[in-house]
Amino acid sequence: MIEDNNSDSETSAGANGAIQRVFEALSSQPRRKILAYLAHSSLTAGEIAARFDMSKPSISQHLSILETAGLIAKERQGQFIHYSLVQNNLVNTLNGFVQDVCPVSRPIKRESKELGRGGQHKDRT
Amino acid sequence: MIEDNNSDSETSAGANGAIQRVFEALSSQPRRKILAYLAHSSLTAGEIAARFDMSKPSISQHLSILETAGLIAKERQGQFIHYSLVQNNLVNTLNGFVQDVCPVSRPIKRESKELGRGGQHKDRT
DNA sequence: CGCCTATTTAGGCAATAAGCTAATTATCTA
DNA sequence: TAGATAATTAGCTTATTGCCTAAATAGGCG
Repeated sequence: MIEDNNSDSETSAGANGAIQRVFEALSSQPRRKILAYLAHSSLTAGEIAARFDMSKPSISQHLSILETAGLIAKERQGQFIHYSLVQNNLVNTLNGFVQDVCPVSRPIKRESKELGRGGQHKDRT
Repeated sequence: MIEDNNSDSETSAGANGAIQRVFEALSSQPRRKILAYLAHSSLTAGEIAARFDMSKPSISQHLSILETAGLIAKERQGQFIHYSLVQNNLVNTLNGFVQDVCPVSRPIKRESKELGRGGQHKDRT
């Protein structure tokens, strides 16, 4: 584990842990996929698990990580637990990070334009 | 427990690997910090290493991961190797992901318009 | 209550990631 | 060419992640 003195570009030490948790949560494809599903509509843990070729406990663990990162929220309804997206956290964090890496000198809007005329991007179109 | 191939939300096999590499690269604080430094100005590997309390080989490894993810680029100048940010990839990928997970809204919304990347998203609530 | 379903917790194992030191490659300079 | 400096590659160790199965917890229902 690194003892990073200088912290991130962000400030408050508290935020660092949060940011770390968010990025770590996003580093897994199953978890990103869960987020994508939840972007659609809220789902129970079981419904989510049913969409993956993975055991329920594993999915439960992923859900836990996403929740700890503040990206999703759960609410019990009877025997079911419904999970839903917490959009602000995701967007705020990612956006905050992008702002950080692309300082004012290069507003994000400008990026879009450049992107529009297709610079070099992977095959993600 | 149903199947499920591995399609991410997007599904162009190539893009998955690229996206995975980007998110994985971003999941490390030292690497995010490197990106933040490079957002400010290009630096040599040594200059970057000097900003961390970590061995040069370790930094070199981080740089390699960032480069493989397409987030930074290197250029040799004599004995030095200068690293610089490749902004489009970062923004493109993060933005693409946000588009996928979050319906159109939030600050980033502007991007979507300009990007106008044909939607291969699933749905938008 | 007793049983069934939904979900999480516990414990274990294999694969991966992150760090280090030592050695190698590349380039400059005398 | 020899020697110095910049950076990477190799090899190793330790910590973490991700997945699984089995067991436990919580709620619903006859």
